[in-house]
Amino acid sequence: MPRAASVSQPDPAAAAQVLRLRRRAEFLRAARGRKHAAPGLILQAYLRRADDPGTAIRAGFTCSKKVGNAVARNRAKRRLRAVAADLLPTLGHQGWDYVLIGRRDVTANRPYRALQNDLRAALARVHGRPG
RNA sequence: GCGGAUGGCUGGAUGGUCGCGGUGCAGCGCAUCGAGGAAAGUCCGGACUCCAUGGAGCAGCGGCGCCGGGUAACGCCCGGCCAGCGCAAGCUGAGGGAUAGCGCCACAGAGAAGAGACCGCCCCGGGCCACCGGGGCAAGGGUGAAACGGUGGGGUAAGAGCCCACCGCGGUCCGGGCAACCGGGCCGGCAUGGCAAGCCCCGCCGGGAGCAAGGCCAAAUAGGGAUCGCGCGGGGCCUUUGGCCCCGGGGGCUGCUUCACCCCCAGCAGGUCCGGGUUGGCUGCCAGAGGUCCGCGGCGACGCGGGCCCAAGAUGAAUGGCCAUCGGGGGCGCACGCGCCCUGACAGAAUCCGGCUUACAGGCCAUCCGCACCG
RNA sequence: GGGUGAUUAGCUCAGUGGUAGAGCGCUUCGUUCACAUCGAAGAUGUCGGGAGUUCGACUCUCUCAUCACCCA
Repeated sequence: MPRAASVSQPDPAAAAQVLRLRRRAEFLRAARGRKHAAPGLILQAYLRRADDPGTAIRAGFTCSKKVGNAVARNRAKRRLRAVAADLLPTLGHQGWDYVLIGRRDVTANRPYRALQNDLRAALARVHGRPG
């Protein structure tokens, strides 16, 4: 499966910029939205309303201390950032906030392709479309 | 060759591609830099900042503790001493004072600190001789973690530093050493149990809080309430409101006292608390007790001089994702000068240094010791 | 990042060098037709882990771990 397939498909305008969630309140709001737990990660998604206009896709990454020590938590968050940077510009919906949560041992060790598929499936599940 | 001891280093490499953070260039973009030996625990020591500043003394509290040296400093390091362990190389030690004082030493045991006689030993007297009474003794047994010097000999009724030799202990003198301490002589005749990570004594050190310290800017709100402390005289100058200066007094000066200096004294300022708002940006924030090489001094820690190098500054927090090759380790097959698969230690900067402690797969280097073999 | 405190029975806590305790809970028996109450008896511990000091450590010292709280 050549990686070029995912890059050529959308037009550049649709590939919106992905901003970063920075505030605790934004994380808490996303936690009240739609959720799906995939083997390699947990996805939370929330559609911003008129209170916060804008069409940007935003994403945040987090790991609890259950994931492990600082090395394990940072490694999980880096892999989540990598997979989100790969897929969210094309598969994410404008105006939505996403929070990706790392899972103990799995997020750091799962093959990258499987992790990509986990995010694809989770996005499809959250947006109500069949995988 | 086998086994062991000590000290030090390293702890994947290269390339491609897509990305992230900082810096520079006016800009597309390009260039360049981007985790550790422990970045960790926060156990010590500092730098720095605030408590207004700098000293002196006292008290309390805390820490340290063989001796000498190193250092900005230390509870760290180096060298030495003593004690214990080891055949040895070496390792370990909070290692001042127990005749300054107080306290504690459970149980057991006769007795646990100027003590004491349970089993006993010896002498005298008596006797219905399985014993009783009086006296002497502390060597032996027993208890205990520890029993009031140890071993041997003399001595004695039995014994005892009662006497003697050696050892220990204490005092003193001499020699060596900067010192801790070591060696030797003489005297004492035992008067000296352990615990100071119990109180304490002696010596030395230490004010408190910490970069979420602290400073600046912007935005926003009702610029609010409570409380603490001070609650002044005289004189002079300037053009009045008012301001400034001098003398005296009072207050602040973060345990107390005190000295110097500074500030304040009727204003709207200061300290604390409550309520409300903001949960933004800049700075502190990276060239330093820095690293490395050479020379000199020193046993060494380290110091001095010279040359060269510049090495992350993030803030929901960058340093990554994927792929290939090489190399290390493990497993399997084996056509064993081959192939396949798996794995990658402990762990991620948050103001910065010097230490300590703890975690750590594998690899490398140097020095030394013991045993065996060869010459 | 920095600073404090705690860890003892299933739970909440005492215990400041000398055989580890209280209350609640638990088990069994009694009382009752039965349950609760009440009464009687009983079980329960690597004192968070590891070193050191001491004859002897829950206690004193060091070290590691875990948990909780505070800050602009």
